[in-house]
Amino acid sequence: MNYWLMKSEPSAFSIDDLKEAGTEPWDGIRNYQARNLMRDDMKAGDKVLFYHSSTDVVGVVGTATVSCEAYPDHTSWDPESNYFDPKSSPDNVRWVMVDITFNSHFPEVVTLDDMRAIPALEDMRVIKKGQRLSIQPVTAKEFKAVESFAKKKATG
DNA sequence: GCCAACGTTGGC
DNA sequence: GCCAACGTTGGC
Repeated sequence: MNYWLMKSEPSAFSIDDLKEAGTEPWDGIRNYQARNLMRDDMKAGDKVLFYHSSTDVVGVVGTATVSCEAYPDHTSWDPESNYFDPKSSPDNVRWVMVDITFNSHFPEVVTLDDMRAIPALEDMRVIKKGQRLSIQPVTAKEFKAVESFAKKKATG
């Protein structure tokens, strides 16, 4: 099983939105590195740290599960979509997406500053400067460290 | 709103 | 295939 961190701007799609939806297609990824990770390495059952970016308190707000393998992102050939890419078509699929299923909403955000202070997370990409990739692989150890920190923070 | 990082585009 | 210009991301 693999582990991931996936970024979302809560003004566009938040952990609460995911909780309400239950399962949601992760559409609109238009970066080749992120696409390749989804296409080649993501499998149903993989675990996801759900990260809020570009907001007051940035950090991991909960967890989710990858609920199916990558499949074509149809928004890429929809001219009405914000994610339209004229170079993509049903016959020549350029972009893919996976489905994400809600798993947990942390009582308190594990903030970027929190993560910087956790020794087990010192190699995590997200705490490094200029790391903009919206889908990042994380290790099992890192995933568990974030989860257990969230639990510790909630209980005081 | 600033700006560093960095991916993409396009001229050559 | 190089590389400057440009656009986007995202923390601050």
